[in-house]
Formats: sequence, structure tokens, C-alpha cells
Amino acid sequence: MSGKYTFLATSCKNCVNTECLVKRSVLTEQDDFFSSLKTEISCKKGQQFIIEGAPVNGLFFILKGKVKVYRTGINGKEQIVRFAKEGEIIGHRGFGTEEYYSIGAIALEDTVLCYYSKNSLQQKLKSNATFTYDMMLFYANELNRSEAKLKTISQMTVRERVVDSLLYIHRKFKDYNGFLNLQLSRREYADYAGTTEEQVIRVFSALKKESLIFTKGKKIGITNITLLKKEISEHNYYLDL
DNA sequence: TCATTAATCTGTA
DNA sequence: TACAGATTAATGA
Repeated sequence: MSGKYTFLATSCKNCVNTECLVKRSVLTEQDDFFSSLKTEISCKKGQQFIIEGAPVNGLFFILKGKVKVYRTGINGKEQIVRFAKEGEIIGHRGFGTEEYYSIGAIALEDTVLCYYSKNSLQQKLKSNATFTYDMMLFYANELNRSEAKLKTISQMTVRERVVDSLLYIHRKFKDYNGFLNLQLSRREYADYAGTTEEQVIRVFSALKKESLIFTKGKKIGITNITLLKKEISEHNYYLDL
């Protein structure tokens, strides 16, 4: 971890983030002590808060903001593993037996994170079955999604992968004023879809010509989501995760 | 505001 | 698919 952090202090009790696993499962037991164990970390847009290869000491929960999780590939190319929003967990793959992070994470906008040490989490997981169960469901989902993504990358054409990425961003982050509620560069789309920047640009302009999407600078809007979904589902690769 | 840097797009091999 | 160059947007002093 690097850079300057701003530390705030919000109790989980007063937290507005109802999607958070800690908020949902732990606070029901009237135990505000656990929420005092967290560290609140605020990071600016573009700031990296997990570095590949750094030792794992705990787990991050996103209180507010959006994040990308990536892994550096063979030729130094960045492969984006997933995007995450409020309430999601970051760094969980290293939580069990791994000693070092196999992924890096960067804030895509100003983000506030709640950080729990390995120790305090392990204790809570052992004593609170609801929390453990919720965590298990989360891990199962992640595994499912990551296997689906492997299929996507290995079996779809470039165009299908780009369309798939757009649909993924759409169902995860929804629209805001008609545009996707997450601004990504063409390079980031490429890194997620497993292709190059130029390919993404070309697919985007093709989709624009076909009136399936529209763009305004970095902002992208989906005109016809039904047709976009159809492109993927025709090949039976579309998974609503 | 202007200059510098980054991002986007197009042409071509 | 990859590279180079042109154009446009974003950033910072």
C-alpha cells in the first residue's frame, strides 16, 4: 500500500451501506465492538490500494465508490478481473491460505474502504454463522463468475466480448442520465474483454453505426439492450451474473 | 488561461 | 492484429 490515506470514523451502526456483509450479518447481534475494529480508508480516483505481491493482512469492504481489480499478465498487460461497487469485498482471494495478493486494486473514483484485519475477521467468522454463510455465498458466486468469464474469453469473438463487457457494466452499475454509471477508458474495456484498445474503439464505432449504443466522450449509453443481449444469447454464452 | 500529457480514433501494413 | 500518426480531451501550473 502506498500514498496518503485519510482516516475517518463511521460506525457500522450509522452506515448507509445496506449491501455490506458486515452491516447485514454482524450488526444484528448488537455488537458494535466489531465495527470499532475496522479502519476506514479514503482513497482518491486512480489510487492503488492493493499491490500485487504485497502481503495479505486483511480484507477490504467498499463503503462508497468503485474499484477495478486486475492481474498483470505475461507480457505486462493488465487483465481486469472484475469491477466492484459499494458493499463488495476486495482482496478475498488472498484471505485464506495465500500470503500475498495475486491481484492489484485501483479506485476508479474517490472511494472509501473499510479495512478489517485478518485476525478480527477470523474470530468473527468462527462465532457468527450467518456472517460465515454470507461470505461462503459470496465466494461461491465469485467462483461461478470467474469460470463464466474464462469461457467468455476463450470462446467468444472480439465483438462478442466487447458487447459482453458493456452488458456486464450495465447490469452491475446501471444507467445514470442515460449513460452507463461507470466511466471507463477504451483501454479498460479492452483489459476486461481481453482485447486491445483499437479493437474496442472499432467495435464501439460499429455499434454506434448500428444504433445499438451512443457515446459522448468517455460516456457510453446503451440504445438497444435487447438487441445487444441477443448478440450474446444467440451463442448461448450470456450468463446473467 | 495556456501548455503539456493522455486518450481516442483512423489509416495502413 | 499491430503500429504510427493525427486529432481531441483532460489535467495541472
